[in-house]
Amino acid sequence: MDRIFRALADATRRDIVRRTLGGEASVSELAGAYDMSFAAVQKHVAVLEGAGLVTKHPHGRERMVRGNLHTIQRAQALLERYEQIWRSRIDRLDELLADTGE
Amino acid sequence: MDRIFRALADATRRDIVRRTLGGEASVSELAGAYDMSFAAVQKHVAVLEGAGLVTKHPHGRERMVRGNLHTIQRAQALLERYEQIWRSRIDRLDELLADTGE
DNA sequence: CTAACATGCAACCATATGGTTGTAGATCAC
DNA sequence: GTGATCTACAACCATATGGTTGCATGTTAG
Repeated sequence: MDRIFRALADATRRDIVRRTLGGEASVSELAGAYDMSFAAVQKHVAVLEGAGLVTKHPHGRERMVRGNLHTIQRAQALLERYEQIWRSRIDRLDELLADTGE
Repeated sequence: MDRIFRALADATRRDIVRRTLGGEASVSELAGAYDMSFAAVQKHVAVLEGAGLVTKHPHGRERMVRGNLHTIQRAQALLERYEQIWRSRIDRLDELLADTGE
């Protein structure tokens, strides 16, 4: 989970995720989209791959990068648990107020 | 957004968020819960505060830490947009298949 | 008032991160 | 086959991060 959030904590990487969720792209296509070296973009893709946010699929001499929805959903599930914790606290407070009121 | 995800990319900080969403806690209460120095926990709280994931509220000599649901929801909204992008890609693919089928 | 406690902050250290350049292996185009 | 292209990977550098200790300040308790 550390790696997922860490990978998402960079605007370039989030943009790569966005692009590759919308449709797969080769590493060099991605590299062309940002104002940094090919190797830098490649490293970003590697970080995303390590976090499971994208997968790479060889196609000839290119590696097509695909966003992986499942990992996004894992992060979402965690945040939803947090929201649930918050709501249950409110419920407890409501209960407490109800008890006081009786 | 960088800071939000970066702050969440650490197990100790996620645990602090979880605890303080369930009910506020002082910095020293939090520090007692982890096997590291007070200053280290204090830094984690500062990172979370900088990301807007928690707020601090003076109460006597203590500072009570509260999880901030709103920031969690901002992160959720981003992930949901990603999910939406993915779904719209699938829709486009479906459309394409439908066209081919006709 | 004084001692103990809660916090903040600075200095320091080791390691991780994000970028660079350069080199080398595959694969495609001609 | 040869050159161009796509990718991978290593070495290197500056800065950020996560931890430590030590010290200063504010607040409560007795």
